[in-house]
Amino acid sequence: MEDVARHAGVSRALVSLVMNDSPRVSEKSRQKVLASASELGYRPNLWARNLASGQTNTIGVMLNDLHNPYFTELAEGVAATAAESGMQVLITSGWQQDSGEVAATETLLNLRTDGIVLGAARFSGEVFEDVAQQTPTVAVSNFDKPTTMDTVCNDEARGAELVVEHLTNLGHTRIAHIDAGSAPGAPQRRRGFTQAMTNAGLAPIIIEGDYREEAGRAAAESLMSLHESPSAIFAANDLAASGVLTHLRELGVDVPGDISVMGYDDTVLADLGLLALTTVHQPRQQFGSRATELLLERIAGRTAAKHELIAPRLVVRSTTGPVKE
Amino acid sequence: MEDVARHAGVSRALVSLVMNDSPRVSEKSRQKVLASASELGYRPNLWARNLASGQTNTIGVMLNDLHNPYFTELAEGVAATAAESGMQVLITSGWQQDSGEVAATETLLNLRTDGIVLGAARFSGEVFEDVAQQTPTVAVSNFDKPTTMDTVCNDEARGAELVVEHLTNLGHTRIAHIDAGSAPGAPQRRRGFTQAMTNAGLAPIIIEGDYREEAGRAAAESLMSLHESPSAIFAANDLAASGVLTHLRELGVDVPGDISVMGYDDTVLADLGLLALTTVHQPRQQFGSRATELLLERIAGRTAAKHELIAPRLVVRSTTGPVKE
DNA sequence: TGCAAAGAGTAGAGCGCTCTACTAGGTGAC
DNA sequence: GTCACCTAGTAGAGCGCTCTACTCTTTGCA
Repeated sequence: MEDVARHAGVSRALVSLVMNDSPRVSEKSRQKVLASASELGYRPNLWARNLASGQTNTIGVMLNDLHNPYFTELAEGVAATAAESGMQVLITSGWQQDSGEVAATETLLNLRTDGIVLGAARFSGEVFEDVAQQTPTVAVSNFDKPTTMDTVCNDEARGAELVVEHLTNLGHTRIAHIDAGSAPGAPQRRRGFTQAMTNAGLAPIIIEGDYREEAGRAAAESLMSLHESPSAIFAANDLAASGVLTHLRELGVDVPGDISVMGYDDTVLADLGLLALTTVHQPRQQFGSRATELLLERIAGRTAAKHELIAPRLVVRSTTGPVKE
Repeated sequence: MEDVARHAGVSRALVSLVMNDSPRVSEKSRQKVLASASELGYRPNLWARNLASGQTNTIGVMLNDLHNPYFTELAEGVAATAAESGMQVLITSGWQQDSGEVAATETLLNLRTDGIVLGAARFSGEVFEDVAQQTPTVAVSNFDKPTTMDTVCNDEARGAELVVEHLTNLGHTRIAHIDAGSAPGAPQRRRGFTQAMTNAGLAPIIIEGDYREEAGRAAAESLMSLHESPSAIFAANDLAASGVLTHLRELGVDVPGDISVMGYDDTVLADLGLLALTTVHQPRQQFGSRATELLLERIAGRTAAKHELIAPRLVVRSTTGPVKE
């Protein structure tokens, strides 16, 4: 910077002003400085700039798992909205481990980003409460306990309701749900399902499983060997639904002629020609952009916590149909 | 930091030493400082630390697209290897746009990370040469032109060779390849295929397409309406292969009884029960970890460029079989 | 013509840390 | 007892920038 100033024959302060697009510089000296800067290959050192200015213009995003499209689309939403406000986005990942999540969040904290969007798998511990104490924080996740940080999450109950509505409209009454235990989002999905079924005057059938394909396959196997097998299966997620479809296919059961199958999440799998899965779409990007909006409000000074539910949407493809007579 | 020093009754310098695990502090004062630090909720400011020390202990990773598992697994490999050397990883993404890639790289450069791993889609421009001039840089990508930065990339030619070997061993001679034009990796794949076919004394059949499912479907349609349709199809990637399978399924063609299908990449799709695609696995994590090793060497002072090819691996599932008599 | 206000630029302190050079107090060998 | 040497700790400059407060022109208007 010193060099640029000298080369352009101005003060360091003026270089700083130019670099920050201040309106207080004349066009002439702006050009002069810019010319010198590019000639010398100068680029402002962000560390120094942020240190001096006390703010970083950066939002940190901590994601549990980069493999999971849920998280990456979330990040995409954050990036899009952040860009509108001229903010940078820095991503760290916990690589699927709880300890990794904490370490990744720690890094963000040390970096003093203006705010943090938390895309964590679980929020069981109190770790993240601490984080929220130290910097503006928004979590995108399902919470069971109240928290002081802002939260954005999918309305799982509504999602399960959409499933039940769709299926009952097609005449189904014996509807089974493959449950993913205590995995993120699963308890809410199960509760929503049970509630919606009960409201419709139907008996919920629930079978244990998880979010993997193999679990879907196993669950389908148990379900089909039942005395009275269900006419529709609502899998824990798309991947589990894929397992269900695989098993039914092997059995020679026609989908959706004999039995209807629904997934959840609307991942890339669901849209595959061979699956063409009816599922529930989670507006993941919207989670990210809404979270960022909330974060920006926090950064601007809001202190009261906000909690928002985002409504999911039904996506009908080819695995659901009228109940077989 | 000031506060911690005062609270512990020592100098700021000592606090700094403690925070950096210097051996030059006595156990007693280490404890004292640590106690004060945690009592006051002190955490070192990374920006200041990096500014003062002139190094960041951080590797920047620029990824073209976070949705693509190729890139995220790459990042995972980087993170794992970086962690072994006690380095942090910061990720930025170009969100699938060329301009985004440049901006994201720019951010990393301004951040003065110790080195940069480039997971860019294309390296057509000279932009990245500039980057390599300014900081240690390793690119994970297929290059057509020589470059001064280190590179790690998949041995696409070998991959295509694996495909041809596998198929010819099964007796196939009429093998078609769906080509993805100038998309990343595609030209190398096509060349490798043509070469391997020629070496085997066979005539390569090539049909235009791209990396999307729809392209695979369309290509399969053309291929099947050919006077003499191929007995095996080598799709541009797994997604295109899925399109092929979908079309063949609709046609009632048996796979692999009537025709064999191969994908490329070994993404999560390939392992799905309904696809069970024979494909070529790219060791994406290994790309990342090898790239990081090269980067570490560069940071340590190596100046001569290294270019490495990583060998892919055949993964046989259920879409390939002996040629039909 | 005189004076306030606006415009363009500068000096220099300070952001929170690290790092070099230094000091003070032991320790041990001769 | 003296000197060299080690250990534990400190002072203070400096990293590359921003930002406040200030100066010096120029302009506008009564």
